[in-house]
Amino acid sequence: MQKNKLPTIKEIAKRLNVSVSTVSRALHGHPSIGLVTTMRVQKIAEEIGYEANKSAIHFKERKTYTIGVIIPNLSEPFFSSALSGIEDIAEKHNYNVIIGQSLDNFEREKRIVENMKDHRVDGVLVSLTKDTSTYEHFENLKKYNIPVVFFDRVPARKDINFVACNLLSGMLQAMAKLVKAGHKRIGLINGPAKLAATLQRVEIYFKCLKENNLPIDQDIMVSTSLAKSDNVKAIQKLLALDERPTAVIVFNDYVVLDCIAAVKAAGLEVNKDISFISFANLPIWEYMDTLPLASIEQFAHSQSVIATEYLFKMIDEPGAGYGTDKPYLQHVIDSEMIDYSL
Amino acid sequence: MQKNKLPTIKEIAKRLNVSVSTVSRALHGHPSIGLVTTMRVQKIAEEIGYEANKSAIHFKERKTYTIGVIIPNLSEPFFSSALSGIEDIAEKHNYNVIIGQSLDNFEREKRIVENMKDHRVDGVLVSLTKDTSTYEHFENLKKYNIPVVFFDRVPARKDINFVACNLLSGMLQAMAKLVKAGHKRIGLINGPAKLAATLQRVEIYFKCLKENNLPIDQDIMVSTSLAKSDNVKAIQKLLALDERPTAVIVFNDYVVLDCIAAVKAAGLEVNKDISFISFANLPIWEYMDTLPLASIEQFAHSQSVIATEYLFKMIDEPGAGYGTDKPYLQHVIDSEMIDYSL
DNA sequence: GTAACCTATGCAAACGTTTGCGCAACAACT
DNA sequence: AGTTGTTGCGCAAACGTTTGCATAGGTTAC
Repeated sequence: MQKNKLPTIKEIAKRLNVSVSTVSRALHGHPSIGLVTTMRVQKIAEEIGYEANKSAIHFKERKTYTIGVIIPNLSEPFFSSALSGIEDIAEKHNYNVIIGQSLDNFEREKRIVENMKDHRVDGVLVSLTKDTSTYEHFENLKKYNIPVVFFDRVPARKDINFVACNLLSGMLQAMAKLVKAGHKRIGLINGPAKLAATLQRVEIYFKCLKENNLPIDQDIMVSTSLAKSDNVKAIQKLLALDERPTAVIVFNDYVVLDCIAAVKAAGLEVNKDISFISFANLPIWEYMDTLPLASIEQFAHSQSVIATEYLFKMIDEPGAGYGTDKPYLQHVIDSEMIDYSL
Repeated sequence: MQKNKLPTIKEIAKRLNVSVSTVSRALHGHPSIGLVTTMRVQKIAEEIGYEANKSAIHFKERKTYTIGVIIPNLSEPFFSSALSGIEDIAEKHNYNVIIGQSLDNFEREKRIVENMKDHRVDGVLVSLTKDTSTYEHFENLKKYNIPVVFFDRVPARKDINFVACNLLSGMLQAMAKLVKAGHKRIGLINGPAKLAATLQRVEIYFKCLKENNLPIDQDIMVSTSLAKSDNVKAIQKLLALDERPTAVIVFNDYVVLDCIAAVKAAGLEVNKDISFISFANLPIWEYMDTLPLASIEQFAHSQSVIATEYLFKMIDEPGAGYGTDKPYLQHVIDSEMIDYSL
């Protein structure tokens, strides 16, 4: 029971006194093998419980039928949801998924890329670390003909394949809603400067203000490191203003959670004294009694599904998406405001 | 750049006019190879960017340095947290992790096991589907010498390796707290009958009642399918009783969320008219203003870490944990009540 | 001077599978 | 009878690496 070797194609060949090539072909239903032989082979294979050794095939075919996924953190619902989507598509293609959590650590990201290359994955999906600003480790994969598709947290360059989410669309919806409700002073609580997401938010914030003919006012723009205490400080700063904003765009739902608590602590009322719009559309809002006016959904699942489909396109049609003759595979999903006030 | 073959050991051998075996040994620092040769080989290897083809090695060594993880659902924080723990340990052992979501579907679970076997993973970690009641698909892995360790949702049998969580300890703490606070009628909102977790809870519920000399009262025991509407019905049923319970043990935190909403809707006050104790210790409580008295933590991360260490023990010492001469690897972690009222 | 022993290297098999090519045997045409 | 075609199968190479065994040349020991 221990080291009893698994049945191989040779075993079958020996039993039937045919060659291994015949067996191999018979098992694949190759037309050049006679019907009787094919049947006999398949019967024996069944009997002794033969199963092809995938390792051998991977080795020979130089494919592993495995894709690698590199994400910052599995514990964020956004990414676990994305991973779910990836797994769904991979399964349809009979592929396996191996994962690596970068934990938002650039060095780890590099190590994981190395590891995936060692493992000869057939493709890689990546959502970047917040510190990633060089991309040699990914470029390196080209040497091994390992295609890469980025999603959500993507490099700021054009010569790549990616799927990302356009925050502007959702934000425009949100801003329209605020303006319609009469808000004229709309603040911003942004994230740490080094995050790409932070830059994005300030850009669309400005665009939205402009679109609605509202002035830019540095006083009502603050930022947080995303630490709880810092989140509280940020909202307190806004609340302390002589002329405080009546609505605030907030970096994400987690920050809003702290803001809401702080507003209550200050004896003010959310959605009356001050309203919030945020990003993420966390499922927990369903259970909260105090929630932002709306949150902007970035469709983790859809993003990852499309990214995975792109990846398989590149795997299946070598050359696709390498920007040589074929164009890069790029897609931007519109974000959407989810209105909680309905 | 496209199909340029990767450098192999042969390549190096040719360049140096030595045999491949010499190269192989030199690269491993084998003592029987002369110092100069070793150096020359390593230098060339470096130069041409040689990297061992892991697929070839996996094939030859009959190992893939990959473990498989089968869990019901990545989107549950419990499991994504568990997966995090698994990945941590796997990384320490230089192993990869491939995942499979059973989506609580028994047939999918079987398919995933098949797939992992095909992929020749070196071991498997499993948390069962709620419908899993037969285990042939796992037993089958023994033929392939693929060790299996179960965690959290484990089979109800003794001849396995597992890590699980003992709900009783946390529950005793909780019950003690309730009794101390003067509660005498302590109800139960349990899950669907077919879940192992449901049976567990009713057992420990009875034990705890007995321990505290409280009577069993079928009237204050209800159950829910875990659907939102059903959760609400369950709590409403209790609230409607002439002599309603003053405290309720609830299947998990998600159910409590609905219960809290229903209590409020009924014009009653949580923690005054009725108190809750639950399971899961979800992180979101931190942000809620109305929360249960306490929730029982089941330590997903610790469970998975220990389970993974067991798995590596089995991988590294063939025979370990197979219950032959060596004992099964089994561990039970005590759950712990996390007191939110402090 | 020859037996015994290192040292450094090469040979070849093995892991399991796929596949291009070749070659029988037989059938079907001229 | 000779050519051509078809059918069914085997041979052997190839994928990249590791490793037991053999061996050549050199040293030491008696």
